[in-house]
Formats: sequence, structure tokens, C-alpha cells
Amino acid sequence: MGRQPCCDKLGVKKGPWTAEEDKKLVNFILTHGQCCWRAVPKLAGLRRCGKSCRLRWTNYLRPDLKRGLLNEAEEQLVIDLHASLGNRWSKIAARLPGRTDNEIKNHWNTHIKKKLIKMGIDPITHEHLQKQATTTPQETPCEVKIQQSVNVPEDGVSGNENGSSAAENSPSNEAQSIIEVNADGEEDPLVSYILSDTFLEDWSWNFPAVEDSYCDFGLSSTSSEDSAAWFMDCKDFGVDDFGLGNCIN
DNA sequence: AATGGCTCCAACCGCGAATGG
DNA sequence: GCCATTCGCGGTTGGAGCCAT
Repeated sequence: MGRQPCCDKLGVKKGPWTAEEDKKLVNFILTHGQCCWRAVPKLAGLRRCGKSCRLRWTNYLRPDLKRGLLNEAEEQLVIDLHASLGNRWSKIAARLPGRTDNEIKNHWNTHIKKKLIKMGIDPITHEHLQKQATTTPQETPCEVKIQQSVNVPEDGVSGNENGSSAAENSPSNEAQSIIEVNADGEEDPLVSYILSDTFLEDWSWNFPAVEDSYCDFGLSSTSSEDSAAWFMDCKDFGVDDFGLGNCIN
């Protein structure tokens, strides 16, 4: 029967988004919240497919996004999580507030990968390249570090379920059951916390309506103005760009 | 100043998962 | 349980900007 295209190719714009399109999309989501993405372009007056709108929102327009390069701590966390989860960028991104899977994926491919290679570490297996060549049974310092700092999240994602990632990314299946410990054999509290569900549920970094898929963003009776003002503070564009000056003041 | 190669990132594509009738 | 539809994810690509020559 064939797969239906996500959008009819005719009349659907592709390529970089304009400020005007961004404005329309943001205005629509601020007003209506996230709903059926397929309907969004039509309702928002955009000549884009819903998929493109979702991507633009999640990767660029979302108000809770951090901008700029990942810092040292975030980078190390990505490395640790990648050792545990493999290329599950969305899972990794879920542990880094304000970062998107696309951003992390890009950063991995452009910075971290090279950095690891430079350090003599295979970015896929997280093993020392020399060790891979000789395949000695002893652990390398790199392995020890990864095993000491990486845990398998509680959601059961082991990085092995599709038969590729974990096999590629873990030195062995043992990694799946490794509890994060430091050199003294104690748990690393930071990594433990970040990998915990408690961290994900912490409202202090979550966008206010994140669990409601932003449906209430800007519409809550108590915080719409604060949310919108905060949103504008987070973006490069100004309040006036979205014609929201009246409601934010 | 010109230009060719490289880097980086926003955006696209295709697939599998999830959902609903 | 089956099928159609929608969503979300991960891999890949295009092109703008940067840098070396």
C-alpha cells in the first residue's frame, strides 16, 4: 500500500526557517500549546510539514533550551551516558536539561568524537584503541573510568536491546549492571542523581509545563506573563518580534 | 583578494514505535 | 488482531562561515 508521505510535497516549503515563520509557529504554540503536529502548519498558517514544525520547535524555538556549546561537565556526562546508552541521543538529552538530542548528536560527532580519538579512545566502544588491537582481557584506565561513572538508567534501557548499540558501545555486557562508583568504591553522587528519575522530575530545571507537552505554556492563570517574559529572555529575538509586547510588561 | 578545503549545525529523510479506530 | 495514521528517533546532508594557502 505504500507509506503516505508526511506531507504533500507540493507547496510545502523546505530549508531554513525565516523569522516570520518562527514567529508564526511560536505564536501558535504559545496560544494553543503543542497539539497534533500534522495540523499545526495549517492552523498556524505555515507552508511547512508538521514534522518540520516539530523539529523547529524542539530543536530551536523551545523556551527551555540552553544556547551555546556544552560545558565540560555536560560533555563528560554525554560521554558517560553514551558509554551506557549508545547512540540513544534522545535518552541522553533527557538527562541534560535544556539540551536537544540533535544538539548532543551534533556535538558528539563534531567535538567529542574527535576528542576521544585524539585521546586514543574508541568513541564507539569507549575502549582504548591500543587495547582493542591487542584485546587483552585486562581493563584499561578508560574502561575503569567509564565503568566507575556510568549506570544503566532505571527505565531499563540497557543499550543492548537492538543488538547494536550496547554491543558496540560497551566493552562487555557487564557494563549494564555496573553501578557508578568512584575510585574509592563509592557511588558518584552527581552521576547517580543525574541518572535518577528524581532528576528528571525536578521542576527546578524542567520547563514549567514540560510534562504537559507545553500545552499550558503561557496559558496558566498564574504564570503566563512570567513564562512569556522568561521565554523571551531566553531567546535571541525580542519580545516585539512576536508581537507579544502587550502581554509581557 | 581569491579560492579551495574544512568545520559545524540546522534541517531533512526514512524507519520503527505508538496509538486509535 | 489488523490496518492506517501520527509521532519520535537516529542517520545523513546541505550550505554558511571560517581558515589556510
